[in-house]
Amino acid sequence: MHTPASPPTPRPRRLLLVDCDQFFVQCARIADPDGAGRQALLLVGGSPRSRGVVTSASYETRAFGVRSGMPTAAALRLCPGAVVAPVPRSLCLEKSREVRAVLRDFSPVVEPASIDEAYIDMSGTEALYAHESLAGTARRMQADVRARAGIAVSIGGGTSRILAKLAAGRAKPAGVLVVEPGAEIEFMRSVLLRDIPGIGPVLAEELARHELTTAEQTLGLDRVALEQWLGPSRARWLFDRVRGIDDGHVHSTREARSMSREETFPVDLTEDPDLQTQLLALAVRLGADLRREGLRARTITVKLRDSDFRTRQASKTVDEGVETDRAIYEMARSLLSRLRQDRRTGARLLGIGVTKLAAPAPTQAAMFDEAGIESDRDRRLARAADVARAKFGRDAVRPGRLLDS
DNA sequence: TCTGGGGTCCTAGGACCC
DNA sequence: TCTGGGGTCCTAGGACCC
Repeated sequence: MHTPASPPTPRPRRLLLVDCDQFFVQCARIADPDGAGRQALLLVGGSPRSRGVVTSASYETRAFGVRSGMPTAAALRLCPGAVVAPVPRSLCLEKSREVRAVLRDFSPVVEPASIDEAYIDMSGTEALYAHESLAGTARRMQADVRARAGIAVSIGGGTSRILAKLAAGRAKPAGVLVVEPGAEIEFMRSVLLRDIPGIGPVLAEELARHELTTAEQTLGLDRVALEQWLGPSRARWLFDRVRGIDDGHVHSTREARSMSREETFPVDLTEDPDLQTQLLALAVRLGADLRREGLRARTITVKLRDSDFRTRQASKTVDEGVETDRAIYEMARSLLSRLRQDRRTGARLLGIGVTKLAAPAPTQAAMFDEAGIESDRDRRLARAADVARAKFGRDAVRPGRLLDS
């Protein structure tokens, strides 16, 4: 113990990103084997009538230039033979859970990044897998997911999240690609800036104005030049990313920061009473989901998208979190009327969101009963209604009376 | 072409407090 | 009378991701 403490030599992390191939397309085919299951040219998402967009396009339709996020009407123009299937929501959630369950059998550190992808930290599992290569483990994982969940996935691996992510993209479809420790820079030389997570159309355009479109070009620049163009914080960020470096942490427990429900109307709404009716329906959905998670929210946000696609929002924070449809609706209604007073045009979308979420402290229940926006009695009524709906169906308890209050 | 729904994170100004 | 600096919170907007 007389030797000076040497800094711990960090072993390179071993991270995987498991990404389901054309996830919603796979789910739609499982949900309807005789219909969507037989269609090669398949689009999953909203219909053109409801101003829908493509949530996921089968590989066969992508050859026509179809991409997810594209208006369904536009996709059908590119690929007139395609069939449109709805998103089978509950099956997608079920499949997502099944995939994750398989992954947790390989490592306890699994972080869902979205419904169809998850990061897995395999650091420290070398001995457990008898020094099998990371790519070898990934291939067994892929086969297990296919066998147990019936879902085809691609898997990328590397010493950081960004490398795992980029490698997974390159492994598609149904492949495995691991960037070995030491090979990071070589791999990044082949990456377009546009493809780096966190670089979207706006930043890509700004970088292109400085003649930067590839990671390789960016690798040749020192920090100072980058800082002059981007400012210190974005420069440091990009300097690391083009080298395949990020903080590399995989968090298996992350709490939700926000929850929202929104709806785009088939036809723009212009009348305030119609908007209030829609607002109430959204408050009821959001309230039920909030209570199911055992959460209360301190901030309510109303989002309005006008006919010209301009999006506006208004929010309000209160001291005590709320959870009832009634409190959410009443706060939302006053926010909506503010937005409507500012600008009164047709509305194509209305939404309610909540943030500053927390589980209620068990002791402070009745303290603010009289003063608060939501009483204990309100909460008991809301929960009783939840129970009735669970037992007798969605329409067992109608929210109509809230409108008269 | 005519633009969904669910999220995360960041920035910037102003209020307010010390 | 004129003038501080720092910290935290709220609000609005926007970029980005799947």
